[in-house]
Amino acid sequence: MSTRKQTKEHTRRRLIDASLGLSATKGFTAVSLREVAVAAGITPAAFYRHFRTMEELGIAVLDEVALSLRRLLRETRQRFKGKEKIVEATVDSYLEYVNEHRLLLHFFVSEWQGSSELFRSFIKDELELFYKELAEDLETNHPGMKNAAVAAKAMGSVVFTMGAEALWLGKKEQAILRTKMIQSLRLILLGALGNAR
Amino acid sequence: MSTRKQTKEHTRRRLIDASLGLSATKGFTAVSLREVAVAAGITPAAFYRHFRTMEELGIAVLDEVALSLRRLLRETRQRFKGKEKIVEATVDSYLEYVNEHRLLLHFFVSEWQGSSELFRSFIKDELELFYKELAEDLETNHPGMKNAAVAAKAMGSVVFTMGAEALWLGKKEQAILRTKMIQSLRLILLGALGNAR
DNA sequence: ACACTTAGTATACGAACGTTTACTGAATGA
DNA sequence: TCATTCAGTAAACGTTCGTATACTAAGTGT
Repeated sequence: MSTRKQTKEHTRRRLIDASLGLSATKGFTAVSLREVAVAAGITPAAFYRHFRTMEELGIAVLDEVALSLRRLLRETRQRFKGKEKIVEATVDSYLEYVNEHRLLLHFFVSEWQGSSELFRSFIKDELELFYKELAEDLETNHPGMKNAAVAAKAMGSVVFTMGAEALWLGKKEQAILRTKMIQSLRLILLGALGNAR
Repeated sequence: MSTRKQTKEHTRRRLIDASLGLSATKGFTAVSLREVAVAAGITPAAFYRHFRTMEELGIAVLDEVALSLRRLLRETRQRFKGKEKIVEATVDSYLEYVNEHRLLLHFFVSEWQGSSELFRSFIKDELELFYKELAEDLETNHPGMKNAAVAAKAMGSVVFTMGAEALWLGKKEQAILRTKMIQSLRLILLGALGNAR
């Protein structure tokens, strides 16, 4: 029975969760090693059994974000498999994500242009993956589409910025935003289909 | 000769500039009152002659940003007055802004989803003003256009996210990004004009 | 069974933090 | 001219910070 590894992972989890919770109110950069340790229920010195620096902890958090974002992508693609309602599916998936993984998304967008170069490049890569897969879906759903990559990047930008907005809205306001997102994406889609239609 | 007010304003300026410079590397939240005071060439205690808190200083910085952004808007509108090259004008103005007011824009985007509720709402308001004026320009340049507001918001999102990207690129890479921005905006414009054309 | 590994504790350190207090000296204005 | 105003200084305070050291006690592998 390997209780040792299990408890270590438990503590690691608590550290990650604690830093997510703390950075939601004051921003990750302002979270101290000591407070995240105490919030996780361990001594400051014990922090070093898990991470060498706070930035290393931040990377662990971003790994969580990446994991959940990949899951989101996969679910979204399943959701509109053949249904050709790619726009609604993307928006709804993303809004669900906003509500179910609020802290993760908040961390993601708040560190998008934050202090750490490491964080920024990590997030940039993740965003580009998002754009790329979106472009592939556009191409398969609308074969012969020109500008799929451009359209995907534009759509991705809209989803990203409005998704961040949604973080701070109640359910009713989110519904309004949902409509705006769908309209925006449809506009882009229409433009990308262009005179090919 | 009111030397008193002048020197006070000089110090105030140095405080603002110092906080801009420091927050560029470590993020505003991580900048301490003491270091910004020392960087501005005054004693920590003298800081309180100008601002009650660091957040108040942050608001002063955001006022600077707002001012320069308004100027950007005005210049952009003049630039395409009647020329109907609204897309190129917007992109070029924005990219010039990126290079000439790098620190200001960095502060703007890094606090977009940052720690302070006050900062966030300030930035949100500024963005919405940007979207609104963009929508007005779209309507006057393309009379009878449906969805001008939606298109403006989509275009604004693209400019915002890609403009933030541009912060970290060299001149050559910026030129490539410029093309992508223009293509994206054209796509949206095309979609907004829709079958009205 | 027993030596070894290791997650976590207790404690202490010097440094940096925000803030307060009493002050100084030059600009101000009647 | 002379009392007043006030931007900035100097020093000190109690906290909190990151980090190092020596330790403990429980899980592990042979």
